[in-house]
Amino acid sequence: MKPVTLKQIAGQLNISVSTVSKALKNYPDVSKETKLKVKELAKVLNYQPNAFAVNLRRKESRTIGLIIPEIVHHFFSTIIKGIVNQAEKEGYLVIILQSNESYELEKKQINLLLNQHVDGIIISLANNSTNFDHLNQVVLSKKPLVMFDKIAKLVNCSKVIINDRKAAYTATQHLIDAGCKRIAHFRGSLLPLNSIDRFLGYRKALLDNGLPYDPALVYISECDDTSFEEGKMNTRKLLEDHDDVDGIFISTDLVAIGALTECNKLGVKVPDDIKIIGFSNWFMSKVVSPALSTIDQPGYLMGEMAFKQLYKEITMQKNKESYYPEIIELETKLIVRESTAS
Amino acid sequence: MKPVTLKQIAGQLNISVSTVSKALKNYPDVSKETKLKVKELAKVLNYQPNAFAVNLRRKESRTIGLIIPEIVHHFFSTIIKGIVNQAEKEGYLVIILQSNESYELEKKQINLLLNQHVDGIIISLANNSTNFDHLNQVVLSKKPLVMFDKIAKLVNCSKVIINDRKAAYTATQHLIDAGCKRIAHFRGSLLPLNSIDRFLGYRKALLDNGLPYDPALVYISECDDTSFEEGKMNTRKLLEDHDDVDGIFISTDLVAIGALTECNKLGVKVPDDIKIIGFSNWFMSKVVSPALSTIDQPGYLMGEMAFKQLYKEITMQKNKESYYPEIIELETKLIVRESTAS
DNA sequence: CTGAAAGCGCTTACAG
DNA sequence: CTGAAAGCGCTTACAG
Repeated sequence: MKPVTLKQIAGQLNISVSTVSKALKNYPDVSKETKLKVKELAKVLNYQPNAFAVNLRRKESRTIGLIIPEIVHHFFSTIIKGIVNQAEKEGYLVIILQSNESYELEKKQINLLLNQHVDGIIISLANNSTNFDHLNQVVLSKKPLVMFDKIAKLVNCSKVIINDRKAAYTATQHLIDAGCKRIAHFRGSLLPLNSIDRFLGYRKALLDNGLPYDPALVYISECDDTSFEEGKMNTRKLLEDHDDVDGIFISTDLVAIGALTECNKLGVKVPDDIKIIGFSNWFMSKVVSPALSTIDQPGYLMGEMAFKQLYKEITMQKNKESYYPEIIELETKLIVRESTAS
Repeated sequence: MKPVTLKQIAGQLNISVSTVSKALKNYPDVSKETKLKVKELAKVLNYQPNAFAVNLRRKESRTIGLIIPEIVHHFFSTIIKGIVNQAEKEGYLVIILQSNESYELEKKQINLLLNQHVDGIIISLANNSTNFDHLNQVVLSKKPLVMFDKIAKLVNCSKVIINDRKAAYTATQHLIDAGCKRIAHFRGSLLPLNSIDRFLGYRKALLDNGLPYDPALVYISECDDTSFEEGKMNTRKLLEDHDDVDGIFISTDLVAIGALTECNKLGVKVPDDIKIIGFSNWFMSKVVSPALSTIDQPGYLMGEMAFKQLYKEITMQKNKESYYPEIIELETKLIVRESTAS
């Protein structure tokens, strides 16, 4: 019942623990005979090295930590999948933690991971994280750190991102090309960098096309979680206050689907009366009616790349090579569906 | 830069490592003075106990393993969230692994978790797992194990489930009450217990209501992942082969939404020509059009309960109390929306 | 009240 | 080719 140890194997074979250890790891200075005996018995007893002890010796855990604002979220779950799959390929395990968009929790979780001695940390920031001491502390302690999607420019670590500004520009330009003249924007939370960048892309597209930028058409979400309900509410307000609007660029698909649903309910025709484009390409977007145009954000790939970068840094660190943070920018793609047909 | 150890604290204060250790843990046999000094210095140096060493000594890791068939899945991600949140409350960390519906992978992952010495394992089975030796091995080694949703009756461990048969009966009865006379069933994969149970509930409802059971109306999925595309394909086949069908009970919302989409495309009116009910209450179901009737399956609660049960068993085990596996059955709820309106 | 000692299970530099 | 020894960082029973 008790797990088998090297000591037991050594005892049964009447040899030393060190020899058993070396035999199992194919050290060249152990006789073939001994190796054979040891390996056979290890198999019979189903010997599994005690990870705690190995970790303590090697000072590595082959475990990484992942902090995500919200697990139940199509984009994030795709990323989790990418990270977990890629990690498994290299024999790494992933501890997952959810910050719930809370800075306090995020900070606590970083500390938790740090004293669990994970070999590295991957994180996407909570919306209200504006102090980054906890992350700088990770960088300072030379523990590899990779941020993705919701990043902080001021933290000196590798980042896997998309070009939010450019993607938002493309989305807005698409609305303009489809004939929209007065375009609103639901930007989600105020703080996160990608909300800001998407907003800037939207505004730039308007100006580049000679359309006026009207701040009254930009809706900021009050609560921290950008939700379906918010999309419905904002749409109702928008339609009341600005009945001349003919297009909306919404920075999350979920909110965009809320908007669609509200339009359907109020009898406002999408795309005839108003065109809507979302952001992220959640699975849902192609099954709603009318199907939602959006910007595809490569979640799985983002997860894969985040782990690959982290792994590279962990390995270089172990070999005492020096490395510099890298910014990895992934391509997005405009997905045209019914909601912006002209 | 190097993590601070007890030894360093002891060195600086000129006292022994044991005293430092005891002081930090408030052992009653250490003087107030010493405690104060030690704690102060520990704080200044930002001392964090080395988890490896603590684990090795205590033979516990305060970490559990979670194996899930597929991460990108609304129901499962809700469960992950429930488990992770509940675990955090008790100071436990969760290692997440995805079996990808593969028995081979699942087996490997169990072994991985076992020699990581997690304190317990929570698992939902891969569809093609029919051999349960790897799980029985966990039970035999007295490592707490909890299964949820996709379980194996033959494994002697605690389980958190819903009553699939009853829920399927309710769904089918609802179609009958809405006037359906000839009801098809998309049952998903052949093997998993919940597919079987849902099928049995469907059949029983028909028979109890004096409707004939026609095996030709039951569609089994060929591939292992029950998908949107499958819903579309099956629906096309069904409409060609059986144009008298007026209701479908589909064992997953995702497939049901595929069916809805295909009906919309083919001009078949839901709910007028044909009524559709799904299973699981994915978020998507309320935003498609027509909104999908379904059975609500309490994912978050299921995750919470799974962890709570595991935690109970871990604790009892530690205290050398004996415990017996429990079956925890959670309530489901019929959600009536437009797709079955009469 | 304090500390020396043993030990958790492993790895590895060193001696023989 | 083999093994004794030291050590990773901690905890705890025991002696003083």
